Amino acid sequence: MNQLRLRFAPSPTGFLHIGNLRSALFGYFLAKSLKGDFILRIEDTDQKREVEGATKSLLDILSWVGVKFDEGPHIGGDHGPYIQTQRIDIYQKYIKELLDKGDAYYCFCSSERLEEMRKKQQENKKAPKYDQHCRHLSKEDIKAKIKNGESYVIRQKMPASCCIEVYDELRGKIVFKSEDLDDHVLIKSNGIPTYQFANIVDDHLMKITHVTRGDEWLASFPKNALLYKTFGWQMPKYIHLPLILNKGGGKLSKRQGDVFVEDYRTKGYLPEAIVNFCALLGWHPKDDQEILSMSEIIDKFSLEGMGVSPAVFDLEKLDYLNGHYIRQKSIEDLSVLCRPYLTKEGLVNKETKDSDLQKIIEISKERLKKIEDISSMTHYLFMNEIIYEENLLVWKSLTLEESKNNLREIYKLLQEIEEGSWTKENLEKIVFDWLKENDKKNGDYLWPLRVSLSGQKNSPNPFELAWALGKEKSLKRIFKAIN
RNA sequence: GGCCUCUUCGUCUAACGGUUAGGACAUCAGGUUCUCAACCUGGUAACACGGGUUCGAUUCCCGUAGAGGUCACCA
Repeated sequence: MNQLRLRFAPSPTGFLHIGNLRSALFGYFLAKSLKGDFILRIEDTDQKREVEGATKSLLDILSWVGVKFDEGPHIGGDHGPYIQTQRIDIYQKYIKELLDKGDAYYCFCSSERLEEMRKKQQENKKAPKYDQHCRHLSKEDIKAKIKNGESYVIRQKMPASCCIEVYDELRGKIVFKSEDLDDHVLIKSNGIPTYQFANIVDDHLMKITHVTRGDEWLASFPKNALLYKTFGWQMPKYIHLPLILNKGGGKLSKRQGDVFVEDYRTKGYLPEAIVNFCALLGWHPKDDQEILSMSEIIDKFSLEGMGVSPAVFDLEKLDYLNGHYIRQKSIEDLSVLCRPYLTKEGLVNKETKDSDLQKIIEISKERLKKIEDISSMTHYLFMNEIIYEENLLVWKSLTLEESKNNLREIYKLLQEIEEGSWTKENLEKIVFDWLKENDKKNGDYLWPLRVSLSGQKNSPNPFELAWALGKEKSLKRIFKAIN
């Protein structure tokens, strides 16, 4: 067993959020760079928000990006169970200890009373905070109320007046005043612990040595620290990761674009790109190398390379990285990736030959930012007939008639080429040689040819198009353009 | 509003008292045997502000401003 242990502890409330992925990734980077173990724990203490199948999809997407766990609900381990609702009796034991020590207390306040209290506090421009109404109930009162069947929660007792020092690995020492802290709920009225309690108990029991979590937890850090102190447990190191922001500057939200990793997967972003991109959001390698694989990141990863300020999610950089990784892929791999998208658009079917598909992908791959783009980028290559404005055939100073004439000449030239010699390289050589011999300008012939084949203002070059279309289809298209 | 955190090109960031403030994306220009893309070369572009400390501050300290987070029987 490894000495160093880190964990990712999501709650199964839906698809994995980009921000959560970043937390998972950084935990994983740090764990593996330290040669430690990475543990998955499911924090499902909020049953109201739980979404069926969420854990499964979480596991699926995490494995898709390449995060591998050493322990977790799906593979077991020596510190299970790894699902919090299966650990309720454990929390019961520890809350009892807290109650006995006097560091936690029963609270019988109704939600109506709490609501009213907060309302008044806000009217008086005070921070909403529990008024400790139940803090000093006598033992007899408590017994009687419980016997009476009154529902209750258990709250953490904050010290009267002191400074609480916590230490974040990235920010250093942070000091809070205990009077600013709320007696928050540890055990809910249904007997299930809150995050604030279960998380600490589990991290301790699972022997977690480094906690990586989002910046949004910084505010509850002192309460967590207090819990460790009252239990007499040694605290793990805490690393609060800076938040990821929208282009506008706010917290990443659904309103301003895609926030689920799943969204990016369906659009055809590659895991390599997503991992590389997320890594650069708040971390920087010493040597300025920014194109990095998972293993290179783990190799180079260290806490010193991490920043503390929030980072804006920049889709353009993701696109760049994704394009880069697409270009790295083999044609075979790419065609497997592209086929479902083209099938969905009805451009290919089961009968479409891989060899045909691969030609088309080969001539388009360098233009792809995401796999999804393949359809809109290549639809004209699959269709039987292409429709375009006749004048598009005209190159610069040429007239329409001249352009068509040029096409006629090219048509004759191409007609001569044998099926077996119909390759990109051959076509290019034959046409260029002919242009040179006859002292013709490239653009006068190549532009009309390209448009006749594609019907597009922008496309791959005419030789690539002709090759991908095949001789028969190419000649048909040129012929149609002439007439 | 209270508390906490953060602040270098448009964006992600490097720098750890002395640099022509570096890199990447984006952008612009040129090259690349027609277009687009890709690729190559080059350019524009930043230390939030005000005080200190210091021979010297982007770097250390204190304010101000701005941004973000948090104040639930959600995580």
